[in-house]
Amino acid sequence: MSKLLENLNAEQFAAVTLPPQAALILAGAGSGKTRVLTTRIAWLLQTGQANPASILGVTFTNKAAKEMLTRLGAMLPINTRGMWIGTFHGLCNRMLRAHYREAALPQTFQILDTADQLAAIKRLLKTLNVDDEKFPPRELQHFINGNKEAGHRAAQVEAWDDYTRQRVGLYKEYEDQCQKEGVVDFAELLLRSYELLSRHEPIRRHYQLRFRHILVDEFQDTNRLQYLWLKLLAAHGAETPAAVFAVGDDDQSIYGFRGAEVGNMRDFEREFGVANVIRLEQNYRSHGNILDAANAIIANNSKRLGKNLWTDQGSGEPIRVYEAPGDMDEARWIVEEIQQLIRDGASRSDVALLYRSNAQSRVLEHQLFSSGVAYKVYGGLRFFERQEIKHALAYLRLLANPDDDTAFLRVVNFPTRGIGARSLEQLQDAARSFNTSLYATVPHLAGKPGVAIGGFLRLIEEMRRATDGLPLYEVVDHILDASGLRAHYRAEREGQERLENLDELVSAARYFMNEAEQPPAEGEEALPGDPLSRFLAHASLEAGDHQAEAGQDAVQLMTVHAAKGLEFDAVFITGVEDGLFPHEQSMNDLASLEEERRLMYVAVTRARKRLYLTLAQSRMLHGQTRYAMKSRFFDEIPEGLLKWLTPRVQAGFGAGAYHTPSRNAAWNSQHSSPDAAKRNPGAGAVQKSRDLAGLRIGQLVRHAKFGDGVIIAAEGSGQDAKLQINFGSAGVKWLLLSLAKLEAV
DNA sequence: AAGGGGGGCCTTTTT
DNA sequence: GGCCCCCCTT
Repeated sequence: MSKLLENLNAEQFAAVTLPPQAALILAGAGSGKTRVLTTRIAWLLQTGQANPASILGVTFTNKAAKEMLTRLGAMLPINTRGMWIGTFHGLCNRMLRAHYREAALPQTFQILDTADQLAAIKRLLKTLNVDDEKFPPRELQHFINGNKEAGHRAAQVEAWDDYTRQRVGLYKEYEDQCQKEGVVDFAELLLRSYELLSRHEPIRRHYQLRFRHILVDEFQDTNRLQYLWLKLLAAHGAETPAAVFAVGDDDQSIYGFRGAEVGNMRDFEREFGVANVIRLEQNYRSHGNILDAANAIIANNSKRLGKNLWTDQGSGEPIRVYEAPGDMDEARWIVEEIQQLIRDGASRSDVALLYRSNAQSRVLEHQLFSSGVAYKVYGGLRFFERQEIKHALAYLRLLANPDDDTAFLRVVNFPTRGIGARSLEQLQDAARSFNTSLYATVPHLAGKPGVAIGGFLRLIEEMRRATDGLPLYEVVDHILDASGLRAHYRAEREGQERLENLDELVSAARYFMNEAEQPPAEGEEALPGDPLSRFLAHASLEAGDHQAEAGQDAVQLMTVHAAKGLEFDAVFITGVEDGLFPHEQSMNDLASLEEERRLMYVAVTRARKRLYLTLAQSRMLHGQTRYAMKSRFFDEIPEGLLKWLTPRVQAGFGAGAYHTPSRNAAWNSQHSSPDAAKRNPGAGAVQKSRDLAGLRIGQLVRHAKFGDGVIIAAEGSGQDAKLQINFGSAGVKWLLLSLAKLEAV
């Protein structure tokens, strides 16, 4: 056991060995959070304070859950299967499958992912003849999910105005539709599980008695409902509550926009009477200058629980800043710099390009591509979200649950079998009057439309008969042919990749049965549900990696959000401009600006050795060139930590103070770059234009009243010239050059 | 039923 | 600028 605790620092040690009471671990970036969490579990088990079955480990992502299991497996020669470790949604799914009757769900209930949910809402609006201009489906989806995540059923939503009352009505209709079809969306998994526990005392007691240790990762990301769920499971307020060990970092809370409540951390501390708040502040990832910058930035936020990262690794290099005239120049410079890093011995996968919004990746990709630098973009469609996969899954869903109208409509005419919109409309009308699912309505349908659709029904029934008793992967393989999906994509010119993905789905099913789901060992509870339903749940809950081809040596491109939890030797944070980062839609109220600041904090703390902040004076955005000033976050970093690689005037001084534009020391600091001088692009001298008394578009100017701004457009020339200037918070103004006393900065 | 054209929109995203 | 969605045409 001593071996387990070896090499923990004092705070980590204290956290791991806390008595079994409510505890809050404030784990800074790179402070060994996952290690503490897993070591805690291992320690509880090894000291006999807990047995595997009494442990509940909750994470947000499947990746985190898997990592926890893997690390535990490496620490202890124990069977991890007795523990419940998984995501909130995965655990709720498991619970609902085990108690589907009490939860009032069919045994084979299906899970709607976000896209399925949106489709279901659109369909609902259509059947109810509701104007989707007045109730945009996406907005309604947001409304429904927001309410569910706050723990409110339609009946509990307070509606003060007519519009809200109408939306609540639609929420109710949506609930009914899902119930009728036997499907649940993501938020429903949580809410239904919460209601199951609160309404069925024996079930609640069972789990409360069982899970004596509840460990929660990324606690700052929990929403209200998740917090209530934990509180219920932990038997909060009872004589013998479970020990909740919550790990999180309020400074890294970047999912407020989707319902995360940082306030849960404070509530937890107060409501659970947390006696032990432990701060993990020693950072094992980044050099000192990087941490100093991160600390300085986040210090501007209010209502923090308080934390200051430190390292014993030394201060390292300054933070390099490059300001380019345009986004293309920014990308070009970054790629040249990356090539230099690679020449100096860095490997491509040690380098990350981070951006605030996905749209920024295009220019970077273009530049990387034309320079022949291998790169990999994170984001975009995942395996189980691909069109052909969703089609195949829809057939499987119909096998498992014929009442799933979403699945029915998805494939009733795909591949096309002559079932048009009109016959479907008739079917939907009939289904509404019979109050049955589409599938169940077909036999009631007399006459013409019934003929073609009847053929579809027979196809599904034939599939069901032919696959009865087959192992899962053969079921999948069979429906791919029987449905005509394979034939369809074979005939499509660009269908090759889709065919391969369909084959991959068969492999995924085989893998799922063999590896992911080993049969329970002796004495272990079996996972509830039939294999097909379990596989379909798996497909919804774990849509797969964002991009395969891992391991390849490529520069990593992703949003700052996607970078959370990752680390790289060299990090470029790009587009560090006001309006982009902080994003313009989040600059104007304190709460969202603070979330932007936390996002910057996350971005900065991804870097181990070297950090670059780059920006462009102008960039193509929404189809037009836009001009911006450097991000306000620059002002929050001590000047001494920054090294401007482009000429820059110190604010408040008229002249000079240019920083060296030369190349910096080489990656491993053995030698400096030989072509340094010739690659200095001399930013700022690029856009020569009409005579504007020495001013040019894109230039930074100072106005006595409005402060600093950027010239974004001009009309006329000479002393008649009118200039449009973006003064940031002071607004965008048209000024007459002859009147406005402008000073070039 | 499929493809083209036009209009509106535009952070961040896991489950 | 580009994507998605809708509608219109064929």
